[in-house]
Amino acid sequence: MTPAVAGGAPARTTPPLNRAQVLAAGVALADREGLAAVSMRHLSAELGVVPMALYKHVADKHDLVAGMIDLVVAGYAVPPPGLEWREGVRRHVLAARDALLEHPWLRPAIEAATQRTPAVLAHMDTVAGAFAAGGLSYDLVHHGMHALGHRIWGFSPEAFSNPPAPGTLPLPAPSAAEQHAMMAAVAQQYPHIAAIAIDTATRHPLGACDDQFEFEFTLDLLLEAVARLHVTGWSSR
Amino acid sequence: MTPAVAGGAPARTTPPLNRAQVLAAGVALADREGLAAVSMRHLSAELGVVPMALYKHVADKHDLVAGMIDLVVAGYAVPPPGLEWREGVRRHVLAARDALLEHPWLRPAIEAATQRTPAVLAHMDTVAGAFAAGGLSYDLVHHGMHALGHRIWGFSPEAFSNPPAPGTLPLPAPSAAEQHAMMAAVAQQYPHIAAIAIDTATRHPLGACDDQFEFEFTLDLLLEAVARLHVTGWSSR
DNA sequence: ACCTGAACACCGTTCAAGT
DNA sequence: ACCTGAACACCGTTCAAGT
Repeated sequence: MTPAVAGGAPARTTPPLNRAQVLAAGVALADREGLAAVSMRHLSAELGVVPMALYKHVADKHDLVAGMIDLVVAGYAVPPPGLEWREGVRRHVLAARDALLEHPWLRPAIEAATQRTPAVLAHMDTVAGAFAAGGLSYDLVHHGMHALGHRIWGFSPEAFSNPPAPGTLPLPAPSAAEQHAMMAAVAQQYPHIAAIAIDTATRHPLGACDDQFEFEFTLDLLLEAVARLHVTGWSSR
Repeated sequence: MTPAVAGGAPARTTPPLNRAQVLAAGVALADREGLAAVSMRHLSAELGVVPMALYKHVADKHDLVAGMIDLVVAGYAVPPPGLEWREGVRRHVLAARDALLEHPWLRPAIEAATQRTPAVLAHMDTVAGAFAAGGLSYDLVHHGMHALGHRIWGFSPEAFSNPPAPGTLPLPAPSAAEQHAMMAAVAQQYPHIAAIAIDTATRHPLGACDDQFEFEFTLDLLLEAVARLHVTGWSSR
């Protein structure tokens, strides 16, 4: 076995790793052998390096998977601007679906993740913007996103209220000043998410997003739509 | 530390374990500490037994989790008979949701499982029956179930076509005789699933359930329903 | 700055043995 | 029939050390 560099570099035979390489290798490995095969040890072997070397580029296993998710989600295809709102939303959702079909591990990975990553939030904001482009109220945008639900992945409405798994320590509540700074930063980066949050807070001053309401809203929307097809004698093909 | 039995049973201090006890302990442990805490070693310690003892009652880890899923799904509340079909479906879905809220590990467990278990199939059949009670065509029942999608858990339409994870060996295709026997057994136990399968096979002789069609069917159903709310000036609260 | 080696506390599962 | 003990091939992550 000769080192990868042919010329004769003296001490360091291979260039040092970086985060992007580690994440890309993780994505490639997951594509090839599934998410379960992405262990620190297996991935490091793939990169010709000892397991602990990865910890220079990745905080821990969760950070590795979060980075892999973001790498893919940031690459979602973006439809051309100026589409009618329904077509715009449609294209965004189908673009996300394309990525999910290409990377079957992505959906379980996003579902298992406890924190939403920046690219995931950005996609959420983009889809909310596509709704808002049609002049829908942010109230309806909010519920519309909940209705699409897991169809938009990366973005999933559960981002708003994800019950922590048992055995997880609750994060310390941010102070008022921290909350203010956070809101300002979110409003800057994710204007549509901020608009929904403000609209929701105005409507329901107690703050909480009522999951039960969202669930029944979508359920009834779907049942009514199916019933409508039933009475019109709809048939596939 | 004295044995649990007080009276003075001579050799065997505790009654032998059985499958139901193991599964119930697994459910209790998952409820208390999350699915990740349910390891063969941890669960066996909980039962005061060596890890290998569990393998007398459970084939392996997958069988343990499948048994835990079935235990909960078989306990879904059943709405009273004779309801209008939409209300019937609604109650079944909300009963499943109640169980999911009570056992937060259930959804990830069902999602991660590769095989549908008997109780999950039975629930599916029950919901299909609730649709069919309204006189809907099995074509529409099929698409309606796909539209409800993950809202009915245990039951999820992906049961029809679950892409195997990479690295999983494909099961050998059943012979024609085996297929015939399987269909007969299914038709016996799950009449509504069988009716949908027959209807689908009649419509699409090539057999496959077109996931892309299902996805877009639901997507468009939802977008149209939201658009309808938009034009009527719908507002929450 | 980046990588290594040995170690720790975990996994699921096998096999042969005990009672 | 049911449970045990030792072993194997894995995990993620720590710490102190190398270059």
